[in-house]
Amino acid sequence: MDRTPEANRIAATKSSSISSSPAVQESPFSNFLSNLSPLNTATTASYTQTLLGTNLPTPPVVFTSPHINLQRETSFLERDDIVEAGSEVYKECNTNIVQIQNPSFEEVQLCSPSGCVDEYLADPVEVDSTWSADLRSQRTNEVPRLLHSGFAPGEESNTEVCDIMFGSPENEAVLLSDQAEKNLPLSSLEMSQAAINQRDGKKTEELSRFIFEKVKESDVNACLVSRAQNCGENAAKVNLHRAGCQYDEKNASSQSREDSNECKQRVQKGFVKEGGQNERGIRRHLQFEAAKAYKFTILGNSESPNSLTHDATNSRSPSILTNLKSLASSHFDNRASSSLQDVSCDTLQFPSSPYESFTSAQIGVNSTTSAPIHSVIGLHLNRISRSTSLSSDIFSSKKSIGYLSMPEQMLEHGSNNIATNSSSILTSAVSGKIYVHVASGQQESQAVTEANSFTFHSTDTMKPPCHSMLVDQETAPCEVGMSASQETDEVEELNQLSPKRKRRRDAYMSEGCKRCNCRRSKCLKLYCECFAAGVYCVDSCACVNCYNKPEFEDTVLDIRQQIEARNPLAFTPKVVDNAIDSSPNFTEEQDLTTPSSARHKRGCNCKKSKCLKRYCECFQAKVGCSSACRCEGCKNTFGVTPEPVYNRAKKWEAHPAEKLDNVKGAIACIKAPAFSSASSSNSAKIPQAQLPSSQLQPSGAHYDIPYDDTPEILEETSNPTKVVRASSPNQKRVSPPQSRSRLRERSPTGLRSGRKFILQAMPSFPPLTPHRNSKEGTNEIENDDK
DNA sequence: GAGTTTGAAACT
DNA sequence: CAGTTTCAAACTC
Repeated sequence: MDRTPEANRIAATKSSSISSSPAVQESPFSNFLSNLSPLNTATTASYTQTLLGTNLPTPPVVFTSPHINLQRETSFLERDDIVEAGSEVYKECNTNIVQIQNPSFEEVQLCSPSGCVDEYLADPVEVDSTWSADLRSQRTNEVPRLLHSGFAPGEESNTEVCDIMFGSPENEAVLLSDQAEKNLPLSSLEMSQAAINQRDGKKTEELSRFIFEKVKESDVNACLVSRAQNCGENAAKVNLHRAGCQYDEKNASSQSREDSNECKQRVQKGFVKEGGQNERGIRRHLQFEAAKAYKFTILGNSESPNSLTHDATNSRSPSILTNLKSLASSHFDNRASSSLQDVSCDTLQFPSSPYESFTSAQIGVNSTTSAPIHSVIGLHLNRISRSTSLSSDIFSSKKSIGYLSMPEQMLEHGSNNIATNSSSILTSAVSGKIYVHVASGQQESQAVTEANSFTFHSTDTMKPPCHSMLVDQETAPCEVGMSASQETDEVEELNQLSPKRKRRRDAYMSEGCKRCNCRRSKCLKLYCECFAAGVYCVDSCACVNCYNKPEFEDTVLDIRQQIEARNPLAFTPKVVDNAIDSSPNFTEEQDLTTPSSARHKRGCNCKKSKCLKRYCECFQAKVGCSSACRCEGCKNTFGVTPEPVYNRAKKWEAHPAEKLDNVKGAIACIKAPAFSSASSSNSAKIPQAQLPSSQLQPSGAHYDIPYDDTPEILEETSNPTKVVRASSPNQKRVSPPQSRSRLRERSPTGLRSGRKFILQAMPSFPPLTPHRNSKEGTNEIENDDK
């Protein structure tokens, strides 16, 4: 791998921590490893069989280690066993159940644009316990051999990663043996029992252990995949099999061999930048975010990602791995740090809508309040939310949609109205998981935005993650939800473009995703549109010395972390939908797709363009300038700055006095549930949207409140007096607060506000704000921090 | 396509 | 944290 001095420098910085496998060993994850219970081989075999086909003569060799074997199993366990077993539990402790969903979807990513995995996922079969039993026996015996069978010699990088995480192959063999001796099977049946126990509040250990184990196993799987990527055909086959791609080769199925080969190629090529353009975008995003999720989560805090980070040289370890780790860590944290009892069953109702799902997410957050809250709150929340959302779907329908992990399926279902169609809801959640896998940055943001867009623009058709690139909205390269009218406008605009611009636009359209032309930023700064959007650069980018590539995953994540440390909102979408708020009169039936309902999160600062050119981010996003803008001579045709705009988005562009009222109301509302939640989880249900926007003191001032800091609002609510502060309409932008972590830590209950809050906080993007009006309140908070 | 303008991001 | 510099997109020629 070519590496520039810059990359080497970065890698060197990390290497020290990377080499410290102790860091891993000391982590909750490693602790978990030390207490592994025997694998659920029966289940594994069953699901594997499902994956490979019921007529497979022999158990798949992919089960090279107890940790490695369950890629498929995990998926099914998530969807079926766990869901079933935990369906009851879910109502009480959805957090634990939820997040194990991730591995399976990561897997989907792995192999999948072509849907080879989808195929598999789409048709689960019953477990063959007999075969499974044989497999268990066989596997135990063959592990030492199998451990090596799938890997070509010399595969250093990822092997190292795997070794760090799980020990050398030899060690794995030993571990397997040890586990076999323990003979403490935790079958799905047992898991079910564990779930029941959990439900009954008797025991959480079994379930937690099981879940964590599954996650861990998935990690190993991911690791193997990574190895395969580096080790050539032989290893690739094994891993393809693991990834579900071998499915076609060994068993006559509905999928063609061509597809299988294609899938294989994708696996060998790292799953990235393969497949369709839209898929590419999705994949880029996924990789990116998954890794991030891991880094921010597995370590338990945002400050220590490097402690577990492997050298950039080994960065090819799939983000999947990291993501899975993240999940594992998350679960572990949940288990270790949260008391499921903390979550009121009353609030953990089975989600019947995205909002419900988000509520669950919120609860999940609550349950982990004792755990460190990542500085990148958006990521954290999003990740959890998405997981929760997905799980919610699964719980709500373990049936078909649980397997709608493919973008194609998203498209297929995207046209459904999410507000009323449970299937759509599920799709949305799934999409969020799939496309996102990642949370607070825009990668996550994008992904989440994807889901959210679908959710909030339910009447619109679910589009591929990058479809909205056509919209050419800087803030949402992959945002969806563009209404038909918007599309029409785009077409018209395109027709009016100069040939050059048309070419560029055409390039966008043909490519489906953003491209950049960075020359000096290495695509590791927000200057880079791709980087800022949370996606990797693609081949079609014209950038120079680009590091925003999967092979520099660690570097990218590192930089992202640094940037987010400076500005937690750096990777959040710049444009938010004001319609997605909880204003008193807001209803889901309202039109959520119109540009006028959106606004630029932080506002523009145009001086010469008069907000009439694409220099202006508001204009570019086709949103009106708001009080958050500090533009001069604004002539934004989508809205005008200082004066309050009483348009259809007037909920946001309210009268200054009203704004202040809204801020206070939001604060009061948030505060109430936040504090009351400690004693009554039901209070969390209080939708902020319903907060009266009337309780406030008027003042002729505008309130420039960054919108997506919902968590902060909660955290700051303890001191309402600080929150509200008048400011001039065009006051200078306020940088994100520097004390977020501190604040966050301060108010563990803050995240327990109502469902609505969750809904908006979860996405690290737009919807982070409790409600449209609360944005202002948030901003005030930030100002106050300053 | 080269050069200029612009404003966000980054830096000091 | 205000001022400056850097950067890349947008724009003009």
